Amino acid sequence: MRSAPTILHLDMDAFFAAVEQASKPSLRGKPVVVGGLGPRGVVSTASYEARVHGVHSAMAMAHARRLCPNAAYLFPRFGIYRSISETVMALLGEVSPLIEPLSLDEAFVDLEAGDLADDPRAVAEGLRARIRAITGLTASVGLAGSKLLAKIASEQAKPDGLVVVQPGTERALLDPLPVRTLWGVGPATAEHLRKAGIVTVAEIVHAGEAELVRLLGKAHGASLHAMAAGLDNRPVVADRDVKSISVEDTFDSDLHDRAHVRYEIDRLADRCVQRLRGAGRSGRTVVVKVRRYDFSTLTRSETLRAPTDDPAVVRETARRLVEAVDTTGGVRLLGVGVAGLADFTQEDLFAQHAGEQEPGEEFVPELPAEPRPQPDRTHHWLPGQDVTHEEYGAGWVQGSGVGRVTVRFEVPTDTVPGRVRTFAVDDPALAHTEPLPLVAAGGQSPATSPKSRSGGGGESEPDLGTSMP
DNA sequence: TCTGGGGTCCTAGGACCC
DNA sequence: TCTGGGGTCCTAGGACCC
Repeated sequence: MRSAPTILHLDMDAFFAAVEQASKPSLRGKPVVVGGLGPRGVVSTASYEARVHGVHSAMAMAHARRLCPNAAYLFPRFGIYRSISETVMALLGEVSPLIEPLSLDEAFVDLEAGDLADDPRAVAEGLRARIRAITGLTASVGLAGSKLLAKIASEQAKPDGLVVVQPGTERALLDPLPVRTLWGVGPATAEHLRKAGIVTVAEIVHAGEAELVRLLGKAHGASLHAMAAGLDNRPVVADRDVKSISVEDTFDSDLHDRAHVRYEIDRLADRCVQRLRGAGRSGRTVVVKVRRYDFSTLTRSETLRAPTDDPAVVRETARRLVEAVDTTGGVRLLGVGVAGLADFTQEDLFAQHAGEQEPGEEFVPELPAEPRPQPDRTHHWLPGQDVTHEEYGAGWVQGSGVGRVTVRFEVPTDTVPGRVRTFAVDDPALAHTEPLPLVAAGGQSPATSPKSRSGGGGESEPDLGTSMP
């Protein structure tokens, strides 16, 4: 716990939804919900206008539609979120070299690692202004002497605010808060504590460490008591090492056929290996995840003698693991992951093996004879997608169905909503395109690069909109 | 028309080794 | 003939976070 509020936590306000509103003038001031659009989708982010109706993250999309039927329901455009995130993280990097991203829209910054720690409030206001000018989006910031308090402060600052926790005021801030506010207290722990008569942070402190350990176990109990007491010396850590890489899919309807399960496992294994190789890593433990029709979820893992990034090895291991799982009744979700990551890649160890695929060679999973996987026709035009029309220019898909697709023609820099037109889904004049920058270039950096070509080089300057049509 | 996808960390039991 | 004790690895599950 520091004596000065030099740990900064920044959180973009309703990030995905805010990006959509910035991209689509007709949605500004309107309820927007970003999330999975299939029958089993959940909400990723709801705009503040949608939250008024009770819509929130992690809620079933179907539930959200009932609560707020007039919202725009959009699929997530991770490419543009990632690219704006890189811009924001680069702005944080101008303030201090020590930044710890927690997700696309959130990060800690240790101001003491930079040379601007004298006036944290001014730094924070400067950052918020810079982010708004360059991305067109608002961020909330918390400043405190610890990670815990900085994060609580940014939460209290939302939306579009700044809260500084002055030294000496920590107890007054923490005491009345519900235990759920603390990092690491979810529904299960909160219920556990409630049964013991502990509802607020003050009551955790009062109960004492021994009681917390008795209730929650050694590690969890001790750390929770320390947090509640305001004792948090966790450092800001840049460049955390990735420990596992995994992919998973929830199916629109349960899988019943073993051949179909195998087919999906093969595809997942290949996607997983692609990501593994993209990161320049290999892994020793292959993990398969199965969620059954009744939502019961299990994992099976196998640790190999040496790390691999060979798709054939991961596929075969994953197949073997899933083979041993009882899937009668149906499979809702399948996942394939790799853990125990090492730094080398395929070429180093395995390329010499006979009968092996060349790295990068296309693998085509074997189709099960019956039933075939569903073709993805309904997903050709997804609500929110960027499109361009030969005559009308740039726009986005508002909806599609019964052979028609509805497009609103507007771009981020418009100040009034654009016009809507409807086309046949196979209209040759209509094509997918890349997102446009959120903020007018005007000789300055736009909100974001229209294409994230750099593929993860977070240190680069924002692209100057060179791919604008 | 309940319940995504990508992660992290912790616990606990058994195997195995010294 | 009454089976210690500790350390590490592996596996499975669960809680939690965004």
